[in-house]
Amino acid sequence: METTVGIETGQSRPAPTLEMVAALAGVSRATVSRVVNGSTSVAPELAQSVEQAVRALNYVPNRAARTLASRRTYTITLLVPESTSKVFADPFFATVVEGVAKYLNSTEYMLNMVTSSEADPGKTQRYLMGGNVDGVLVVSHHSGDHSWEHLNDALPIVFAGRPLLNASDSYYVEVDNEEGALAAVQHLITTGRRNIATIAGPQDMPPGVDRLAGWRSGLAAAGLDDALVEYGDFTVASGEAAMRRLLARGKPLDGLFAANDQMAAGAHAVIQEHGLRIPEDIAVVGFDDDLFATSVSPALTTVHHPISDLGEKMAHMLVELIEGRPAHRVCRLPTSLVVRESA
Amino acid sequence: METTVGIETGQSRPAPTLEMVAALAGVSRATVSRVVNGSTSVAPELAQSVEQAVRALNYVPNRAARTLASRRTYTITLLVPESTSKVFADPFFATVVEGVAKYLNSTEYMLNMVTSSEADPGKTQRYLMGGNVDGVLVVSHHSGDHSWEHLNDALPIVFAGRPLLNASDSYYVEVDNEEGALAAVQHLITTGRRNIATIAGPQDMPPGVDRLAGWRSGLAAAGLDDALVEYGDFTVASGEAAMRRLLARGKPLDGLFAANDQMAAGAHAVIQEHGLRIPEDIAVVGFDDDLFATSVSPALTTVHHPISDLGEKMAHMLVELIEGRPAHRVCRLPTSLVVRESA
DNA sequence: TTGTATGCGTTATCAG
DNA sequence: CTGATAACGCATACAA
Repeated sequence: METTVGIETGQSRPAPTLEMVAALAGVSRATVSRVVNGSTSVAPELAQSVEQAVRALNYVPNRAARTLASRRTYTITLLVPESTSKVFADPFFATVVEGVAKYLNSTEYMLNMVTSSEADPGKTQRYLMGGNVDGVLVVSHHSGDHSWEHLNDALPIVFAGRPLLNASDSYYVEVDNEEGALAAVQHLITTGRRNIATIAGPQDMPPGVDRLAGWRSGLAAAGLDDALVEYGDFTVASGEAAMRRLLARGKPLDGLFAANDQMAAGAHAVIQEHGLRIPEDIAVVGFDDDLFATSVSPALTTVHHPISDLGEKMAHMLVELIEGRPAHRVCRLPTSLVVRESA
Repeated sequence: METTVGIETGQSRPAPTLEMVAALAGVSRATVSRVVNGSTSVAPELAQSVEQAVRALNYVPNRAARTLASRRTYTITLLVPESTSKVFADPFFATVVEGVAKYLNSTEYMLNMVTSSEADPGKTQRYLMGGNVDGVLVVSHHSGDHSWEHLNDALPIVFAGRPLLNASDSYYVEVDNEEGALAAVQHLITTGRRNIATIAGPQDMPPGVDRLAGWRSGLAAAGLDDALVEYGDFTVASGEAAMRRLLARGKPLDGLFAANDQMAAGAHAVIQEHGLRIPEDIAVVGFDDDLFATSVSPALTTVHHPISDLGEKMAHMLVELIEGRPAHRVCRLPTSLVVRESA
């Protein structure tokens, strides 16, 4: 764009076509197509002149034509359950999108989001099955949405987190919840805690059960008791309630692992409200490393959940699938413990 | 989708085409195309049978083919200056996107975002000029990005907020900053304030100058003095600094209008730090009604900035432009005063 | 390795 | 008002 475009016609000239490039380079359209698509079987000299012509004309392939001819759309859709407004309000979604976009930027694929709760329920169905998309990313964590179910084998799908149904034959990427929880417990043990409780998540959600399992295995490895379990639903309020129940048991308690930061925040408040100090009296470790971790005082020691990486990995897997390359069915992302003041 | 898809071939059958619908309905492809696109000139009976066939086959037009034939992409892009990650972190962008998506859901258009700061600078250029898009929405508020400049008249463009350059021949939608500021000042006056200061925004940004103008006109209408002006750059820190300068003048001051909530929050802190009460000693009104408005105590009385509406309106205008319908060059959205505790 | 010819699913032009 | 038919820009068997 080193030349000014001026005011000329007011109508820009039509975009250069493959044919124009072919003419300029003195080859056939097929050859241009080959070099543009990186086919190896083309003479270096011809390739050169084609590339020159491409630059000279500032040629860029017409997406629609390419799609129509190749039956590939080069677009993948991110299927989310909530309404568009809620998606952007939810930092988890936003961060997943960020990761997806980051990876896709290095490819030819475009991303488009469709929220399945939109007006016409069948519309999403038809759109996805209508050959408008090469693959789909599903981020329907905790939601009754199953618009992807009928996709069956029509399209490659990658899930964010282990899906509740058909986990055994689905492609998905998840954080290593169990390992993360284990690390949290080990930290607690290492720092001298012996009576370690947990506020677990819902047991009908993979993260809920896996994090509880991690807590259990950590305790078992150290020969400690695993009786101090209360359940919450990942909300602050449920964390408060669970903490009250834990305290009400009247058993010794000097360490707490909450299955997510929101519940940890709730527990935080209750602990302090009871005149107990954190971490002196009760050390607490959360999970996720989200906004709640740093908004409480003392700041939460917690297990970092690499959400952006998760998005990146999902996109990567999906593209591999689309392009017919083999891909591992499940990708488990490592976590890391972030030590702050609470433990 | 009332029938189970089963395990059959593993490969779903090809999407139904216009031709198949035509065959089933016993008409020509052209006719099908007409009813699908809502052309009036088609016999009601034929239209009916076509519609039946469409439903029966669950037909959905192939986007690529339609685009190729009609030279229209049904895609609009949202051009943002920041990196993808920052976009999602910024509530303003997120909310604009929400509004845009909301409107677009009622149309056939798809939205795709391109962040101009991506890798190849010319890539965005080529993409936009390459006939891949019907129009663009620019949300480059306060940023040195001008990747849209070379778009010239190639594509319809709608800006978020009055653009600094070429404001006289650009299409844009903005909130009525002056009116909002005026309402803020009037509220202050109505509640008995007489010595009303302002912390204005940067004077090289439209919202900065318009909000200052609104404050001035409110004061003028009431015959009050407009000498108490200090400037900030819309950050909390600048609000604090400006408030200190205001207080240091030693003049009577019982009311403050800050050009945005962040600066108001900064002023808040300084006022209280000086042992002054809000609103008893100094009543303060902000602008934007964002997170900062409710995160300070006492909560901020402020001018609501309808960001989602702004996104909606932008999308609406752009679609009108694309479809060749006349559109007003500028759309000014009304604001509303949200009265909380600070004034 | 290169070119030729055909088809992708729609829209649009033009007769009828 | 309706139906042939020619683009639309590219990929890809197939032939050379």
